[in-house]
Amino acid sequence: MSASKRDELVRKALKAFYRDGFGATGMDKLVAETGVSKTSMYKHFRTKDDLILAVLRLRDENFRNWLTRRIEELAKSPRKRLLAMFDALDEWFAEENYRSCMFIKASSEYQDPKNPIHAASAEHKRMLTSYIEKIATLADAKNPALLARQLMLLKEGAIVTAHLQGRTGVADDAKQAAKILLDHAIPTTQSRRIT
Amino acid sequence: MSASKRDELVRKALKAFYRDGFGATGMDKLVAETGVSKTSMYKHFRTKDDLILAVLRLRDENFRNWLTRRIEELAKSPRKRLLAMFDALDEWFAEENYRSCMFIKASSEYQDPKNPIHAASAEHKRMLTSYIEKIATLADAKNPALLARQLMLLKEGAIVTAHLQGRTGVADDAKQAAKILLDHAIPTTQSRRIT
DNA sequence: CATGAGATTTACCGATCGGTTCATCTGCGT
DNA sequence: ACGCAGATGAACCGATCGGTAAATCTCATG
Repeated sequence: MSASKRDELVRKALKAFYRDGFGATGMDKLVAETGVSKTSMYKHFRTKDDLILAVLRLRDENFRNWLTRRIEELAKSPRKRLLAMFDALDEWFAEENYRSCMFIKASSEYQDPKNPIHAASAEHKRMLTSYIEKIATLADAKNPALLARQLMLLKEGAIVTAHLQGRTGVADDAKQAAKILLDHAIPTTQSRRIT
Repeated sequence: MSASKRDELVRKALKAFYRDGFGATGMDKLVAETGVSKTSMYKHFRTKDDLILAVLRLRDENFRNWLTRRIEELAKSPRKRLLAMFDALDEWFAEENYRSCMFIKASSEYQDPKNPIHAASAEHKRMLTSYIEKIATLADAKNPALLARQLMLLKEGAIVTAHLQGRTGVADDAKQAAKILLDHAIPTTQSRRIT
């Protein structure tokens, strides 16, 4: 019970933090929103930062599970999967309450790289990059690590642009760019030849 | 005097906000850091948000001036200038106190698109994109608007990644990707032919 | 039913938040 | 020297911040 209660608190805190930001969401608001008392909250989490770290762990798990699942549903070949990432992003951006990436926002509010919250955010990005690199390797990219980093640049750029400009089609801009990068990074199999 | 005093306040506030973030920098800290009294501060700026907007206006001016100047110093042809943007970014990322993009951070803390702070940040990005599009047009890109948006995606991605991962070489990853995009978007003149 | 351990509630802590009130100080025209 | 306006300083406002102490409730076991 205690564990699942904790999980429920983390889930609700995730919602609130994602919606309103970390600094702007006080413990009192969290307590009011979860129904639990402040003392109970502080029995589960020693400090607010501890709660935030737990939230980021859940977000990391949720997001990476979702993205990998969606990528693998949308396409089968490694090459197509690299592109499918941007279709998945497009679905995410279209969500009613899309509010950018929780880890980018966390690193904006906790800027010191030594801060555990910042470090956890960096680790999330590292794990995602490593996943993309694995696919890039399967796709026979000449330099899978470089390709993965570049696709990630497009992804991060699309994430902040979709939030800042609100414009639709951001993911598609990124996807078209990714296609061009792929054609160059992968000794082409069936990909259309240039000019 | 009054105007330059105001400017000095904005300059010092910019430093503090960039270093510590908007929410984490209270008016008391600002007052202590600028030496001015709280009453004077609130005579120049009706609210904290007004001060932040003034800071963002200054930042927009400073940053766009710096970037365009640096781009035009580093390269002469439009095509090379599009690439030179990433060399300029590299210089920025290497600065000791580099802490990501002020506008991305502002939009992280003020998420509502209707919020003037968020809107001002979006406007900054729009103006930068328009500047890049102008160069892309001069470079005879087939679709200058699309190319500009894609280069901006690489730029935004590089900005957040440089802050989050701290890794060096981020700007170069982006530049290499940009080169490939350029080769595709511009009916090649002297650019190396593919394979 | 008594009791003791754990969880929960209530009330509170000092610090800081954005912002204001009002008394004092400064400098300038007369 | 005087009076006055505008700038300044300090003290203060209620609200909220993250976090805690102590009283109260819950409930399984003897």
